[in-house]
Amino acid sequence: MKKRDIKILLVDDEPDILEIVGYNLTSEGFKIFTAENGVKAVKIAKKEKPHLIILDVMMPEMDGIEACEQIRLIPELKDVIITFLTARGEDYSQLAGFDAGADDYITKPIKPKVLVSKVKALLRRYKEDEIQENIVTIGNLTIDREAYKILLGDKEIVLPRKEFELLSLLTSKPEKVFKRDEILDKVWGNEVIVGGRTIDVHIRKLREKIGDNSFKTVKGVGYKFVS
Amino acid sequence: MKKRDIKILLVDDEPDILEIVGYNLTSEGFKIFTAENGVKAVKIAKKEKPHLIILDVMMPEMDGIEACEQIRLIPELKDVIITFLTARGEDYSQLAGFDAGADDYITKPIKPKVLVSKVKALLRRYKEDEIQENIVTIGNLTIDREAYKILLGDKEIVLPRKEFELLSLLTSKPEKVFKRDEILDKVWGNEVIVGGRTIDVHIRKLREKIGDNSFKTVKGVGYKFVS
DNA sequence: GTTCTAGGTTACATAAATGTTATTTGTTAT
DNA sequence: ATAACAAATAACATTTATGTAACCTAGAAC
Repeated sequence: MKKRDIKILLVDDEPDILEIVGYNLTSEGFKIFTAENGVKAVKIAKKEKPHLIILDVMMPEMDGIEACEQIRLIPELKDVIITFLTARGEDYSQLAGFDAGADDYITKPIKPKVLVSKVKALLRRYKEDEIQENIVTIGNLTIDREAYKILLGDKEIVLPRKEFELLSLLTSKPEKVFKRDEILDKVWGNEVIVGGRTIDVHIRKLREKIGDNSFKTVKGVGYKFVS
Repeated sequence: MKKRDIKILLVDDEPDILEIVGYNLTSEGFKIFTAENGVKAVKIAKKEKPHLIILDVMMPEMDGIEACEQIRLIPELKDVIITFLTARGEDYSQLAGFDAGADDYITKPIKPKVLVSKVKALLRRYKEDEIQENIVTIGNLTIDREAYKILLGDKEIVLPRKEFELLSLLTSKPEKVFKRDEILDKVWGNEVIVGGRTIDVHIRKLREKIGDNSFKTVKGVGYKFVS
């Protein structure tokens, strides 16, 4: 999953916090939603189904703990990661929070860098829970996404990152034609604008290394991998 | 470890609880065993060696606390995670329970979502602990995590803490590429922000001491250990 | 056939990532 | 307080990946 597809719901009654945290996470490429209180948070969570919710404990209307409990009751959101924002030393809330189904805590005052790396760590854990096929074999080609290694027959091939990702994408669904747009989106990410010949050049390099006939051009559309 | 390989033993004298909790955990993909009393629980635990045991405190025949004590006496089960089911507010049992060797509590009435996420959290801890195989050997390299000692061939090498932890992480899954983020998170902890060259420098020192070709750089991704 | 278009190819410039060393700062034991 | 070691950083070197320009080719459309 691409970063920009990851939705984070940020809930705090202080606009300052929303802004600064929101800014930091947005510039990391995450999609951010905000709410000023628990009631709105539950509403937005239900609608947007975020992957991660950052909840301030102390809020008017409905506090973070109650919001957390309500969110956990929504079936589609039972797997969402919820982390609280809490003032350092509020021990009471930690206990109550874990009962309510929180996964982690972030203590105020917030240091943006710490926050960002914590968010990343939480999302990594989430990713690990997804069952991912880490090793794929097609014909005599084996792709080990975890070791970033390619085996062609019994020969190991080392590919630079973009080439690896491109190959990885194409082989994720052999025979499927990937449109140029789709390739750009998944390998480069939409925000990155690259020239019109970039994909071709990378395909070329893969053809050199893996074999010419594994990559078929579908003119006017895109490329596909065939075994 | 795959989810469906994780065994959970559920012990309660109320069939309703067994059913509802069992249903929720099964649909999460866990393998569930049930018992209606402490005696049977000990028997099944001995036989199946579950990873997690959820024990009702109040039961006929043998109560949860006694069952817990007995289970802790079985050598193969000394590391199993045990969590009690207890009515909210039964303070007495909490104390007695921790004495008996419980890891956590779940309070009745049970909210399925809370239970499931708590179970996941407990198993996550378990998973993390499981990585701690205390003595690992890869090729001619032996790592004793408990003694913080390394043997390269028959020569003992003493490594400073960070270097040791980094080596320890990389060797915990040879061939796997550890991303920089992941390394920072696991070796430094995500609260600590260190400069961009820190990892490299430590890798460098390891290369000096352990051997250059054991540590492979995967540009744009991270590092991996190969034997 | 000519033109047009999408894609192929190559060599090269540049940006990004990593490597390296010296130096500073922090920690611990004596 | 000092020595001895550990850890982090800064500054710079080196390596590699990546994107681009410029040109080429094949085939479709006219």
